[in-house]
Amino acid sequence: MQEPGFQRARSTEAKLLREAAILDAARRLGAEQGIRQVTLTEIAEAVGMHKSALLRYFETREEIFLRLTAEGWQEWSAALRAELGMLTNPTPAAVAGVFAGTLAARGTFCDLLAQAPLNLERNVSVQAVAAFKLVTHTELDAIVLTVRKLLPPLTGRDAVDFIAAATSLSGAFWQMATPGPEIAALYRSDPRLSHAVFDVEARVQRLLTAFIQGLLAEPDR
Amino acid sequence: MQEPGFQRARSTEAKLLREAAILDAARRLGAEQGIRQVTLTEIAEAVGMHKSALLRYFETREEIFLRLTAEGWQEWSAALRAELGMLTNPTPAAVAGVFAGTLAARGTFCDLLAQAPLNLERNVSVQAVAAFKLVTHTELDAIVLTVRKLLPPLTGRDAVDFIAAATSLSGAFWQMATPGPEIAALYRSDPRLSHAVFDVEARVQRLLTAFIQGLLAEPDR
DNA sequence: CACAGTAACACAACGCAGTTGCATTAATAA
DNA sequence: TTATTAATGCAACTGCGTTGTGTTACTGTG
Repeated sequence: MQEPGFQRARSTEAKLLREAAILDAARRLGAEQGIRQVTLTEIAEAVGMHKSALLRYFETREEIFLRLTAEGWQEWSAALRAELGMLTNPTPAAVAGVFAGTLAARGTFCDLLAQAPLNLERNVSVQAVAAFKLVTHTELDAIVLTVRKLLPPLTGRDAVDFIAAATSLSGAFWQMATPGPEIAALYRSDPRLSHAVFDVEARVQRLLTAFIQGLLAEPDR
Repeated sequence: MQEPGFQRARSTEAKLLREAAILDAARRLGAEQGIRQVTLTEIAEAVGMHKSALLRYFETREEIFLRLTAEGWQEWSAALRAELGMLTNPTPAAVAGVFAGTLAARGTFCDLLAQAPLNLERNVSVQAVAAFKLVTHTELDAIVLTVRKLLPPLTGRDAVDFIAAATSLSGAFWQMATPGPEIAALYRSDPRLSHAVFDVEARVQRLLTAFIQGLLAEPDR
């Protein structure tokens, strides 16, 4: 079952590399078929080792996805803040557009976002969840800072709520807008279900724009 | 394994009653431990029959949850429209409050909402999904009508987006705000994670209020 | 009041997940 | 070359959803 060129990971660096390879394989498979459909056996096959060996790198299957989500937050946060920094005219619509655009471009991350609280944080040690939460809260704080610099009237609470809305809506809408082939055919066949297919990015941007404008127009400000 | 007073369901009405009993048991168990944790064996035990017998009433485990979600939409829609109808002064904040309040009072429905697109619509026949979609879209249309009567400036698209935001955010936030006991203890122990616990209803209401106000303030109106 | 037919049900087995204990064996260092 | 050790493979276990296949409770006919 092992490839000819396969080598055991003995040094610390080699183990980190193998860990990364496992995460990469899981991410790739998740992008193809949806995260929840990915099984340990598939990941093992892709990496070229037995599934039981994966559990020497991750305490459980869910921890793999949790780690993937944490990496997703870091990667998205960096790209988001970079794009926000390049805005010459940070209108509410522009800021909302960057959020919607960067999230829509990261389907697997949206998939993970939608699954994280209920599915991935179970069957994992408290330490693993703590490490995960720390990563996400660190990135959250960094994003809050960037947003408040662009739109100074917003409070910290405003920004936190805005980011929570962006991630939650993108996750939920991505789920709705990405049906399997059979369900997609159903949508196409029944005109009453026509508005079940929609452009996630445009819709999230519209919602978030309205949300920022509503916050800015609040009476207690 | 069968209770002494157990009777077989022969007539159509008796079968409908049994079906309802299965759904009730699933809903009750789901409220206790979260929907995804409920197993066929547990439901069977609660109803007093073998798990294989359940699959004569529902084609698969997921269909049970899908039916539960459809019932949830109907029940919530009715209660929501009733409460909206009693509003004497339908301000954005008041309308948003009714949405947030009625959803927050229905934890299991929020749970189901968060799971529906990705988890429950798989492993189910296309017919079952079609029936489900038809129910939800019917209720959606009814709610759109009610909302537009209260806030006439809103377009149909506005109302659809608003309802989608309300259900998505309630589902996602409910997930975040309802951790298991161990994770809850983690939140309490680490001050950096303090804002992981929050009041779903208040936060959703605030978001939705801002969203309506933003829509009403849109320039193209 | 039997009694035969029907179908609602239980039982057991199957397949396939994730997980775990133990045997192998590849890499290292003496 | 060889002893050590730990990364990996193997096979068994558990528990899920699911599926045939009997069994038995009902029903309505003689």
